[in-house]
Amino acid sequence: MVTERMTTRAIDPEAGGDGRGDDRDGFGTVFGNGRGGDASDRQSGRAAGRGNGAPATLSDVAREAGVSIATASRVLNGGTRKVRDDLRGKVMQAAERLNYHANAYAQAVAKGGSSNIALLVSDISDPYFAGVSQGVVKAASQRGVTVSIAVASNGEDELDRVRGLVATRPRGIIISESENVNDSARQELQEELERYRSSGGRVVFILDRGLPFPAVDVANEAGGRAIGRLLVESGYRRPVILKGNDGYRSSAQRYRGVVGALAEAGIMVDPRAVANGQFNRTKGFSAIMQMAGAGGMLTPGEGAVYGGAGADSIVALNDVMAIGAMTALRNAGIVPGRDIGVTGFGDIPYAVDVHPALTTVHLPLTDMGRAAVESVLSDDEYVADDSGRRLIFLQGRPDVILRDSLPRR
Amino acid sequence: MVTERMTTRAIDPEAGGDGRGDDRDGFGTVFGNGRGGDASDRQSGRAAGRGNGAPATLSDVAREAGVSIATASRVLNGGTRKVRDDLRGKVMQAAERLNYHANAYAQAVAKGGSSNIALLVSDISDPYFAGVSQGVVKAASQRGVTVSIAVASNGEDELDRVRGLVATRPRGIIISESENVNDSARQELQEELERYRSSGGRVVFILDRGLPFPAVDVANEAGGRAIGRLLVESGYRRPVILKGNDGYRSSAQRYRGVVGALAEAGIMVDPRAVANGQFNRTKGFSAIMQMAGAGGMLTPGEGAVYGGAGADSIVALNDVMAIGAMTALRNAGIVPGRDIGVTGFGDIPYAVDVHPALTTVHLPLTDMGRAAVESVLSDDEYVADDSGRRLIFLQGRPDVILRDSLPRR
DNA sequence: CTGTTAGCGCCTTCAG
DNA sequence: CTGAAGGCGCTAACAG
Repeated sequence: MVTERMTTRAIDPEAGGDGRGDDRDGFGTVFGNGRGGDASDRQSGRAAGRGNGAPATLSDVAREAGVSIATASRVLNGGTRKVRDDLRGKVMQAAERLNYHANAYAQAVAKGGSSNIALLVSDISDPYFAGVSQGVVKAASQRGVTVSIAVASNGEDELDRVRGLVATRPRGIIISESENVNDSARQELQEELERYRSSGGRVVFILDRGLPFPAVDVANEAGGRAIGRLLVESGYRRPVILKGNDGYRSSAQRYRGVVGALAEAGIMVDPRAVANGQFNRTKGFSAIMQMAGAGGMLTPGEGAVYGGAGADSIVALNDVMAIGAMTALRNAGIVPGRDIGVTGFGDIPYAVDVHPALTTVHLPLTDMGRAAVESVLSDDEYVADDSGRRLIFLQGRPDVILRDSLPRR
Repeated sequence: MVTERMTTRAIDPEAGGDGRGDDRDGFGTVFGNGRGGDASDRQSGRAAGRGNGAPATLSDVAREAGVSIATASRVLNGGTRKVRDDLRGKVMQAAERLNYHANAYAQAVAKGGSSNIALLVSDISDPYFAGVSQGVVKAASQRGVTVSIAVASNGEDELDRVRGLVATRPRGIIISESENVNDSARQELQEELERYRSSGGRVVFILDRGLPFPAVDVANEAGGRAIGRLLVESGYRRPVILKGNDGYRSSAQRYRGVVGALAEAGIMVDPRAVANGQFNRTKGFSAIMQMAGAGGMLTPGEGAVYGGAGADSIVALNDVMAIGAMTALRNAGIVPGRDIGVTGFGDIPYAVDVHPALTTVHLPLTDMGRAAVESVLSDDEYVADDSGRRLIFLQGRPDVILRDSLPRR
C-alpha cells in the first residue's frame, strides 16, 4: 500500500488542531445558528395552491373551471387541442389559480409508460462519467424526459441497481460502467436486461461490453494505435502501459491498438512494464508509486524494466490514470514530460490543467451521452440478432490531442 | 476574448486532417458494422416474463398463485408480514416465475407519495457538483430512494427545471446551484418552492442562498479568513482575488473573510486586483489571461496592480477557478507557486494533481450531499420562521490544506 | 389471516 | 366539441 498526499499537511486555522483528520469529520454536526432572518422570509403570503396541504388535482381544476374533468385534461395535458376557446381559457385560468401541476406518476400509470430514463454509472465524481452524465441529462431534458441516476461502484452493486432501476419502469436504461463483472453476475445482468427489454424497455451501453444490446462506442483500437504510432514517431521506445481490468473490453481494445502499432515499429513491450488495474486515478497513482518505489523499475539500473534500461514513457489507457501517474512520478522525483513522457486517453476537461498538459486522445464525452439518449428514445426496432446495427459509433477516427506531456525526444 | 489551448495542436492519426475541429464533429454519425456477433447473443431464450410484451402485474401473480390480489400485495410489497407460509410461498414462486416487479408509479399514485428525490445542479461535469452529486446519489440509494437529476446552466433554466421537477412530485428537492439569479426570477423561484413545500414537499439548498429554506452550509467566511491569514503568515502582501458572482452568497462570504483577515494585517486589496466572475474554470482562466495580457497588470511595471508592484499571489474563491488561473499563468510565462502563489477553495479531488499541488480549504463535498439527503428525508418539522434551525452546518471550522502552490516566501 | 371494495389522479374510448 | 364511464396497477380500510 502506498499512501498518498505524502507532501500534504493540514492545519486548522483557529487552533493548533490535529489537522484534517478523517473526511467524515464533523459530519452530522447539525446545529442551529442565530442569524437574523432575511426581510424576504415571510413576506410572500401569496395563495399557495389549496392553501393547506395536497396539491391541486385535475378534478379540482375542472370543478373550479366549471367543466368536466375530461375537458380539463384535454386542455392541460392532451396533445391535440380541440376545445372551445372560452372553455380552454377558463381551464387555464383555474389551473393557474390553483397552481395545478399534472401528477407525473398518475400519468404514467394511466398511459402505461413514463417519460423517464435511467442512467447507471460507476462514479459520478470521475470526470469521464461526469462528462457522459452531463450529456445524458442535457439531451434528455431537451426532449422533456427526466433522468434518474444511480451509481454502482462494483460489479455486485451493478445488478442490484439495475433491478432497482427496472422497477421504476423507465423508457430506457443507459449503462455506463467501466468494469466488467464476473461471469455469473454478467449472466444474471444479461438476463435481467433481456426481460426488461422484452417488456418494452430499451437498453444501451456506453462503450461496448459485448452484451447483446446496442452500445455507443468509440474507436478504441484506432485510438490506441494512434497513440502507439505517436510514441514511436516522437522517439519513445520503452513505454510502461497502464491498462484497466482485463475483462474490460474498451481497455483491451486500446491496449491492442497500442501494442500493435508498437510491434509494427519493432518494439516489444516488456511484460513487467504493463500494469493491470482499474480506470481510476488511484490505481494510476499506486501503480507508478509501486514501480518507482520497489527497486526503481522506472529509472535505469538494476531491476529496471526493459532489461535495466528503464522506462521512457507511460501510456495510460485512461486520463485519470495518467493524471494519477503524473503526480506519482513527481512524488518519486521524476519530472513528467521531461524525464518520462506521458499519454492518456479520453481528453477530460482537466487534461489541459495538469502540468505538463496531457497528450491524449479525444473522446466526445457529452456527445456519447447524447447519442445514448437518442438511441434509447428512438422508435427504431432494434435488431436482436447479431449482425449489424448493434454498435453506434461516434467518431470514425480518433483525434489525438498533442500537448506537452509527450515532447519529441 | 482570450482563446484557450493556445499551445494545443490536434492531429488526425490517419490523415493529415485539419485537426480536432468542433467538438460536435462526427456526432450523429451512426453506422452499422459487421462484427460477427458474440456466441452469447441468442443463446439465452429463458422465459421472459409473459413472453410477449407487458410486464407482469400484481393480479397476474395473484391469479397464477391462486390467491387474492390483496394477499399478493401483502407478501410482495407490504411491510409487516401476516400471511400464511404456504400462500406466501406460492405467491413468491409465482412472482419469480412471472418475473414480477412492482410498478413504482402505481405505487406512488396509490400511496400518494413517491420514493424519489430530485437534485438540481448547474453543471455535473464540474468536480464540485460531481462530488456533491455523488454524495446525494449514494446516500439516497442507501435509503432506497431514487434520485432524478437535472441541470440548469443559467438562472432562467433554474426556474424551468424546478417546475419540471416539482411535477414529478418527489419527496424532496435539493438545489445545488452556484449562481444567483436576478431578482424577479429569484422571487418566482421562491414562490414556486413555497408552493411545493406547502403541498408537503421538502426543499434544501446546498450552500445557503438566503432563501427561506433549510440549507446545508459550510464555514465560508471562516475559511476565507483562514486563507487570508495563511497568506500574510506566508509572506504575501499583494493578492489578486478571483471571486464569483456578486449575488452569490458563498462567494461574498469567502471574500469578506479573506479581505477581513488581510485588513487585520494592514493589507488593503487593490480594487483593480479583484475580478468578479463565476465559479468556473473558464472564468478563472480568462480573468488571469486578461490581467496578464493587457498591460501586464500582474508583473511589476507600468500599469501593474498595487501601484506598479504587481501581484504576488492569486486567491481564487473556488478550486476550478484557481486551476484555470494556474494554466493561464503558465500561458503568460509566469510559473505558479514560484513567481506567484495560488490558493483555491473546495479541495476537489484533482487539486492534488495540478502542479504545484493546490493549497486550498477543504470542503466535505460528499458529506454535504449526504446531509442534504438526510434533511430532505427527515420528518422533522421545519421552522418556517426565520430564527434558528435553518442552516445545517457541516464543519464548524474549516481545514486548510497546505500544498505547494503557496510556498513561504 | 384473507378476500372484497373503494379509491389514488389521470387518460381515453364512447356516446351525446 | 363535450361529458360520462371505465380502466391503468396498486394500496388501504373494511368485513369475514
